[in-house]
Amino acid sequence: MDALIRKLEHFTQFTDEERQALASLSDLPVVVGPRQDIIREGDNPTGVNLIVEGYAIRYKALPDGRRQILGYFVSGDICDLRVFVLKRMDHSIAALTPVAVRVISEKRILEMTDRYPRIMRALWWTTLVEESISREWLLSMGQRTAAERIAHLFCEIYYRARIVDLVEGHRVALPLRQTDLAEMTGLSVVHVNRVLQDLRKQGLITFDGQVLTILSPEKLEAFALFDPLYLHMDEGKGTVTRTAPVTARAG
Amino acid sequence: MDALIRKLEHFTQFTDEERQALASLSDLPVVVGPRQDIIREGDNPTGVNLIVEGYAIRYKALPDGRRQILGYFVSGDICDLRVFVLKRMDHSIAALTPVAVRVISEKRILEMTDRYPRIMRALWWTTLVEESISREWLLSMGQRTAAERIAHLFCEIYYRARIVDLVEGHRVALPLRQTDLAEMTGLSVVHVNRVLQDLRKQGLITFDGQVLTILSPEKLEAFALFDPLYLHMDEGKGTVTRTAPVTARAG
DNA sequence: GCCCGGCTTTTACATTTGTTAGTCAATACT
DNA sequence: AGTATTGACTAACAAATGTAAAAGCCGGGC
Repeated sequence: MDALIRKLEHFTQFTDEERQALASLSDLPVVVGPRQDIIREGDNPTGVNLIVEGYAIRYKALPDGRRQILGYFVSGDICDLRVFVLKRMDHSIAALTPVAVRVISEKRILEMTDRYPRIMRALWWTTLVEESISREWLLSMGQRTAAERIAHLFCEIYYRARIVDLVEGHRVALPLRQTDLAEMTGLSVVHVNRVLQDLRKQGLITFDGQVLTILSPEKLEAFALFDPLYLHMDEGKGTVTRTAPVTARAG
Repeated sequence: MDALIRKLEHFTQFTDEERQALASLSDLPVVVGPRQDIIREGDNPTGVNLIVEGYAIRYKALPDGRRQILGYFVSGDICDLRVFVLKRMDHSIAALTPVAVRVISEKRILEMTDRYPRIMRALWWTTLVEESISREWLLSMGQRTAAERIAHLFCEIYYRARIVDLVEGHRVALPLRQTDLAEMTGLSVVHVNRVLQDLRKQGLITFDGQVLTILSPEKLEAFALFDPLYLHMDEGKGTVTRTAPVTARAG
């Protein structure tokens, strides 16, 4: 719960009562094994899932098996607030690493948001940020080269993990395989491997399948054309700061 | 206004009063010249834009000029309901063709949605559909080949235009240049040109920069691996039907 | 300590897609 | 009519990325 509150407080300031209300949502977390579906396309889930620990993903597949990861969740992220309006899921959600989730019923959410409009606004904010992220991914897929794309993803992970205190020094726990990165970026595993070696050779990162180390945030961000604006982190109060200034390259 | 109501009624059934309320939103439409920005990244717009006529786009650019179109709007689409929560636009909106828009103030929207919860729900639905579309685009960019991607886009245009009665026979007015298609699909113009020729040669479509003709919806959809589920059109009442059955290809 | 299986890495090669630059037809401008 | 402009199309070539298959690595069970 902590992570959720910490995240929301990047957007707004809660009263103790509100914080209490959020904290009281805690049901027992359920543990989901790695690579297991949490919600599947076509389902009609009755509640939302709050990620307490681990990495979960949103993905979509083509009938012939090609699969694309559309986004990921870290602790403090809520999976599907939208469920209340649309009937059928048009995509799936799965655990990437072992994941602990809390299921929160629709009723519970509605009660809380009715009572605390500020919480409703904050939750709404998180879904809008998520949309913004998915727009940035679209930009990445369409315009960034493979290397820029992966570098950009790493920058994003770094920032998002920082919000919920998952970064130590410049290191983030990131227990992913290269095929996962491939599915996130729309590349082949082989090419992901090439790019990773390249990024390592350039002294930008270190990644061993467990821990991602950003050797030079400034350089990595410049390389990836990364601008954290799309994460909308400084909208409520200005906490997280930019690692390096953006230098526009051309008109 | 007609188009908006027609679209929303794919999701819900309105009372006359509600229809009235929606219709009464009509301010004078403003005409925006082709390729002109309507809202620019960084702006903080005070209202939402309802597209009355023409095609508008949502786009995002990299500092070095590379540009990606993230989605498009046809008549009846509302641009930015989300504006009420996020402060700064993280992307821009522009007219692609000449466009007629109605600006609706935040106040007006709030009054209406307060009074008519069903309208609020319906508007919410449209933004969720938009999100769903952008997820499908992500899938396209990551997994579909250039030809599938363009074919899929054409299918989507065909369906979305049908909802608001913009299709005659199998023909849709689509006054786009090949560079526009390139920016929508993340391809170079040259390659778009190659792919178009290929699709024509296969007898799937006809496109002359003004009118898109789908020669065989079934074949085109099969080729594009198109499944209209993501458009969530049949959720309220089952009006729009599938052109052809989906045949899964593999496990 | 050894074998197995899941990942990563490498290699060689195929394919797709991008680049640059030029032609052509239609249209708009003067 | 003559000229500029714009967008479609071609061509030749370059670069990015994918494919298939094999080799190496490493930790876990036995």
